[in-house]
Amino acid sequence: MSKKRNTTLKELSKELNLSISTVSRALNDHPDISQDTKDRVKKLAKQMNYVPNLFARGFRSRETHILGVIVPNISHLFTSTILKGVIEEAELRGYRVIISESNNDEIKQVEMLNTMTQFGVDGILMSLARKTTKLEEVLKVFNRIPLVLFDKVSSKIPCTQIVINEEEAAFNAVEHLIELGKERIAIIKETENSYNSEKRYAGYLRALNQYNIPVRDKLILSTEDISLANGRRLTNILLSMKKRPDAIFAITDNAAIGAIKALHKFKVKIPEEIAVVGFSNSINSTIISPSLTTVDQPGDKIGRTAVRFLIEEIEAPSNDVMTKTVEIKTSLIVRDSSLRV
Amino acid sequence: MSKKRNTTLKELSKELNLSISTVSRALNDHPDISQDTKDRVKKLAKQMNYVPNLFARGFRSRETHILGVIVPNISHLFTSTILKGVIEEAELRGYRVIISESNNDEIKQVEMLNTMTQFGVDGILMSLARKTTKLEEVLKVFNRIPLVLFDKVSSKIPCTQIVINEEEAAFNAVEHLIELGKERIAIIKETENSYNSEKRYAGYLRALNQYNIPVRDKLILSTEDISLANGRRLTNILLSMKKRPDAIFAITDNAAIGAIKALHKFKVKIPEEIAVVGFSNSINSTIISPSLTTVDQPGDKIGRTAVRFLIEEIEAPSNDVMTKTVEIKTSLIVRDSSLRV
DNA sequence: CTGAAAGCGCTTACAG
DNA sequence: CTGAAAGCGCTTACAG
Repeated sequence: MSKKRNTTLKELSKELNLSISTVSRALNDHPDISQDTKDRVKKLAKQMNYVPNLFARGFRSRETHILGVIVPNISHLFTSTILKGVIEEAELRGYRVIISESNNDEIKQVEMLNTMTQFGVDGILMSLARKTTKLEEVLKVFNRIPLVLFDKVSSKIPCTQIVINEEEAAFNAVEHLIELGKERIAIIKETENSYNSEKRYAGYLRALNQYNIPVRDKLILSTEDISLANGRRLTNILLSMKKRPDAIFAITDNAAIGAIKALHKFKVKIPEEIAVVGFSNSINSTIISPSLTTVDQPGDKIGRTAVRFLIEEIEAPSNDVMTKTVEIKTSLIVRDSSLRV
Repeated sequence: MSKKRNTTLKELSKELNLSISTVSRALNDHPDISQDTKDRVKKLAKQMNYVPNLFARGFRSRETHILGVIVPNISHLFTSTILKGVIEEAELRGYRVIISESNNDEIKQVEMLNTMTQFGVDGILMSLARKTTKLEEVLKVFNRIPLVLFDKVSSKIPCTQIVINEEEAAFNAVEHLIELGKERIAIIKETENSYNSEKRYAGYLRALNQYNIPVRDKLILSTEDISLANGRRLTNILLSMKKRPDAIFAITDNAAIGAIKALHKFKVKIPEEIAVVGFSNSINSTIISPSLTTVDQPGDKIGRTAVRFLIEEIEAPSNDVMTKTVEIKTSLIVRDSSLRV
């Protein structure tokens, strides 16, 4: 058995003794065409299993109706949840999605940007690779084609950016700990000042200040790679202090879970002695015991919003660049790791 | 600022006073073209930021170098790990990937298959939606374009299928429990006889038979939706029996974690009183306490293998259909939930 | 070594 | 109501 070639307009037209133009118009319900012709054409099209070659159509109109998406790592739950939203919203609006990973490698990221433009995508959705420093290349692409950043963004690129209310979310999380009566609140954040880490740290500081709680340098810990292992390691450091913290705010769930594991090991009571709050509402946060208080980030909504703005820009009659920054609201989910006791 | 149109061969040729053909050949390092011309052309191309329109190229050669991927749900870790492998392997071989979700909806799945073919993808990679019954539509697509199934497959479609060694993996898991001295081994499986559930159940039965352990119907529990909640629910049933099981083999990690939660609740000692084994090696399996013994499925490898076979089929000179079934080896990861005590 | 021309499958302004 | 023709950007067999 060999693969059949797709039926073309030409074949239909030959069969029907009509011109290609007429067949095309009939299929597209052009008002000029008689109902009778339309019926005949459509019937044969169905019979011959005709499917339009969207490629040819798109090629002609210089629109591919494909969106390019570049993310650091597709297999993070938060990322794949965003992608789910992206795919669904895009399909709803008649677009398809090409997905690619940068693996947090800046070189790869630029490569991907370039192949995507070459490919003729109508626009690009991107979450920046960690430590993206050379923005010229990104800007160059941005000059040719609509671009929307989400999650990992940079204020240095004058395009629409979709983020969560990082600062406020962190503020709320820390405020929650304060209301619990905690005052020696440690934070585990990133060394590298990523957009996200910076904002969350700012929220932490604002909460302490607002409640007149002194900021203690010793309780501010940073790590290159904000992982479970590092959360555990840094928590061990916190536990070795003469005066231990009474709460830990980790800027990711993974680090928070590492913290809980370390606390378990040293039989520290959670939340009585030390409360823990994470960030992401990953599945793990409900599996770990005690269950983890965390910030829920609506990935689906982020994805949908990003698509909406990108398509708006693509389809805008003017090619003016819009540079909105859209903040998606998050919510604090209180669980056992910070329950009032 | 408005978006610039991409530079075309025509523009380059005008600028250089050469024909479009010569410019095209120079850029593609055709041996007929003089080095001098090549240099001039390439220099200007770089200068004018020329990027070939892959769309036009692909359109002409009837190859898009795009692979379509359809999965039930992108945000399952196992799925996104497979996708990671798919994307990486595809890019390595000069292909791009369009991803789409069926949401386990058969109608949606057919829709996706059709738009993908319309789109002119060179081949399709698919993991079937649950309860896919009407295969005619899938077969129809399969007649036009190479198709490779992975993970959720069906022997009723005569195409290459990439699976894990489901039966053997389950056998090994149950054998491991038997070697621990367990003999009342319960299984939590799916009601719906999916390919995966069926094979794992077969492995369970084979292990019991091989070790002369009676198969007790009461210990064989099924559920429509093999979730954490249902794992918990079914475990409660097991615990209410006069003679409790001494081990539980759940065919997914989620169900196994549900089981552990239920056992915790009733203060059953794991693994002394009841050991638990899951399937998937999800992140959760290391977060839960006790950590879960489970089967590691190399998603990355499944993805890469699927791409390899699909591209092989696409690029094969003959259009013969190949119908290999490829089994990827898994490994049992023993953790605390079934440790010898 | 270089160019003119055809063609991939479609849409659409222009004619009739 | 229908058709002939141009064109989207590229590659390549054919000519010179």
